[in-house]
Amino acid sequence: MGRRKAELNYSNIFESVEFPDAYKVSYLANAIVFPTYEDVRKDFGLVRAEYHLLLCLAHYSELTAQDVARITRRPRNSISRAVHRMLDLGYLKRAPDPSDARQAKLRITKAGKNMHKKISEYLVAREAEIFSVLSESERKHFRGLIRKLANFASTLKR
Amino acid sequence: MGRRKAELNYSNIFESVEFPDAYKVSYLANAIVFPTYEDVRKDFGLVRAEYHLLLCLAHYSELTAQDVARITRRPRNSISRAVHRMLDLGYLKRAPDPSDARQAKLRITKAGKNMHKKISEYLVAREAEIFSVLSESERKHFRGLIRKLANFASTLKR
DNA sequence: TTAAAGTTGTTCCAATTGGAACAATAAATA
DNA sequence: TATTTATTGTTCCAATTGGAACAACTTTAA
Repeated sequence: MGRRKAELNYSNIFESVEFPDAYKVSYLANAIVFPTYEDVRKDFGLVRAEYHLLLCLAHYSELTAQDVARITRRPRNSISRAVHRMLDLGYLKRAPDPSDARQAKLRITKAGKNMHKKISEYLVAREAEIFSVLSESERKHFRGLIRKLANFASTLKR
Repeated sequence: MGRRKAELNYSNIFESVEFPDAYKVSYLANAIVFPTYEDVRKDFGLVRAEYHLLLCLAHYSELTAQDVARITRRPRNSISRAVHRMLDLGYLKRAPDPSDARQAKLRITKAGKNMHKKISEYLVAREAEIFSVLSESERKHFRGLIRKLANFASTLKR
């Protein structure tokens, strides 16, 4: 019988780490959130800030770049870069704001909406997969709790 | 009376996004997890992979670089780089594994333990701050749910 | 009215990052 | 045994990233 090298199962430190809840949130981010951004980049050709633009402008009809930076908590220069690329790709339109020459109003185009729809479908499916491990009632509870946490996080200064 | 420009409150898309739970996990990661890594870098001079090494080796007395990559789901080359820097800083020791010449066993040093202690104290405080928005009972619930999710995530192929 | 302070979008730059490929070694298979 | 396949740690490289500084403009304060 083939002798196999003793294999210790170092799988995680979920239960021993000093800040188990925060660690698991971080772990989920590393295990799921980031790979998902990577999937979007590979499959749809958009980096995070570019996708965030679509997402925000699919839900608010008109925003400035700064608005998007605030909503998503991303740095302004990343959004700025993304705006140019999205304009080139035809996913966004931009019009100067007559009442404030510093800023410009962004809108999503038809092509942008289509792209957003495709990406959203992928992300909705991914969400369903991840949360399938929770029962209906657990998921409902989780929804309330994560909402509280996210709302609190959104009040933190940047 | 000073007339102020109408200010729309575009604060977030928590309730309108198509995948609200996943979005909020992602948002928490952006709002809290990543800034925290950034704080650790600024205050303690260690980047993410370097800190992950300390964290893992504070909880397992001996690991290979590959073990750490698996536990944290980080790419091997990032860990490899981090190992060298941590050896230079005197936070880790490394010894070849006699039974497998490909790999080396890593251990944390006394200095590494001290550094880990300092960083952990900071992160424990940060966790307390973030979760202070939940009641004791809510937090207990959240702990169970995030544990399920993290355990599930740890089974996903990489 | 003028000066100071703040805001927006942008460019530049340095640092971090992870994929790909590689050499050395070990394990599995024929 | 000999050959193929897998694993470990590493280097190289190209891309993404965000901080800092800046010009243009607006708002606030003097």
